[in-house]
Amino acid sequence: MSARGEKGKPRLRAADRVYEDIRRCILTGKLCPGERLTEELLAERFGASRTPVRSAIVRLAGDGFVEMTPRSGTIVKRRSAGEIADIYDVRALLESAAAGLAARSRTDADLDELKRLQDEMEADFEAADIGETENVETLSLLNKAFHQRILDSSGNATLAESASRLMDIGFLINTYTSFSREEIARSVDEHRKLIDAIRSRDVYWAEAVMRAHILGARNSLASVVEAEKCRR
Amino acid sequence: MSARGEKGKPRLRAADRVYEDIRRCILTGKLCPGERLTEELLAERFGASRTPVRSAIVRLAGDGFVEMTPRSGTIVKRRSAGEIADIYDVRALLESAAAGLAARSRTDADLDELKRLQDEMEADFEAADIGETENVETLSLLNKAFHQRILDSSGNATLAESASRLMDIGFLINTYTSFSREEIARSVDEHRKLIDAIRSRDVYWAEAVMRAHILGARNSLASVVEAEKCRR
DNA sequence: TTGCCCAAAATTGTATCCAATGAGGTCTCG
DNA sequence: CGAGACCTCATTGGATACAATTTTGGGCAA
Repeated sequence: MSARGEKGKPRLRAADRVYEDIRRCILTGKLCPGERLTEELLAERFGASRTPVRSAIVRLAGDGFVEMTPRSGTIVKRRSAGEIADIYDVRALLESAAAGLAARSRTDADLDELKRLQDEMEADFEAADIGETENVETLSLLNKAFHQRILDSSGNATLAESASRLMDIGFLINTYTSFSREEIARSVDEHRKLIDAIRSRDVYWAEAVMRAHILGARNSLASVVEAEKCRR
Repeated sequence: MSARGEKGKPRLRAADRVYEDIRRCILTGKLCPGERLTEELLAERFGASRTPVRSAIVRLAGDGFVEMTPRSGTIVKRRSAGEIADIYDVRALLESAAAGLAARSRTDADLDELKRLQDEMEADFEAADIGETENVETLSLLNKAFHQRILDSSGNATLAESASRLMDIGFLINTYTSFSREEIARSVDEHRKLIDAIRSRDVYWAEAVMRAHILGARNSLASVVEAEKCRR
């Protein structure tokens, strides 16, 4: 048996590196929606040939991060405010179900991990200066890890993957910079309620809290997007 | 503006052809779960070089049809009975929501198209000899088109795409050969109920019927899978 | 016989080369 | 001065050559 995604240093493929790099650039806003991705440029930028870059682009297109039009080129996918709202609606549907399942079948380890992530988030939030991109990024990552852990605790891998995919698309990290400290505080508080519900195995409460959490985020984001419109 | 998936004969790419071909082979059972896909073999089989084949494989991996392990190879993804049940659970969640939305906001054109598909299905079902793979395939395709149309009528493209992805994975066409004439009749009947609900704009009825329809299919399929176990 | 090790063959991953096509600029004509 | 056609060029798509790694088969020893 060989290494399969473990940390056993299986010498990462260039295609994987490039995939991660481009993805990161999109998530952090270094590549903006509508911006064109030329294979040769990316190849040069990331120190690889066009072959792994192409592979990465195909994967990113499958993930919904970019849009390939057959013989024309690839751009970072634009998303309207409506589309983003739709994504959050589906997330609410999937993640509230997952929260309910997690409340039903969680283990102690699940709960401990959620608490750990929550503590870390709170610590970072207290210390953080919102507006510093660094902090925003770690906060965003912790938030994603928290949600992901609940998904994984649901015991339905398909549910987890479907929701995770949407989470990735919606989580443009730089978006977070536009959230007020107040909104983030509310989010952190809702996470605490979520942990309560899951600890006490209250299925319907967990579902309700998660739904409210995500739909609340949707509305905050909607106003942010509306305010920013499309810059650059 | 250029052609993008329209019928304008934009000279399909080899990568797309190969993608469709492999996908079809998996769906129809010509490629079995666990079977290894070697690039050179596929290239020879479909009359292309390894480049478009690789591209197709990467896409298929993103879709969840195959599993690539980094320097080892690619196999058609195996799915346990539990995983298939999970997929159907998520489908029930997403598609019942979609059916509700469709009931709320359907147009007359949506309804006509659903009726048309339903008529075609019924005609095919009456005439068909279940067991003939040809008929099973067209029936399966019509079924998929029916569900897809409801998803599209929901007005939430993300919801439609998420559910569609799962539908594709679950719809191994050859699976249908194992369904009894009785079970298919039930399915057709449920479709009619669904049309009724959507026509009368009864949101909750549409949701309930869709949920029952999909969970019923899940249970039928579960017993089939259990019976077959893994052959070959 | 069983287990291990090494070598060769098969297969994946990457780079580069060539062909084809769409995009953009320019020139001409109205 | 503007619009349209044509031409050039940048970029994508595909093929092939090469490198690296994994698998597999055989041989050897316990």
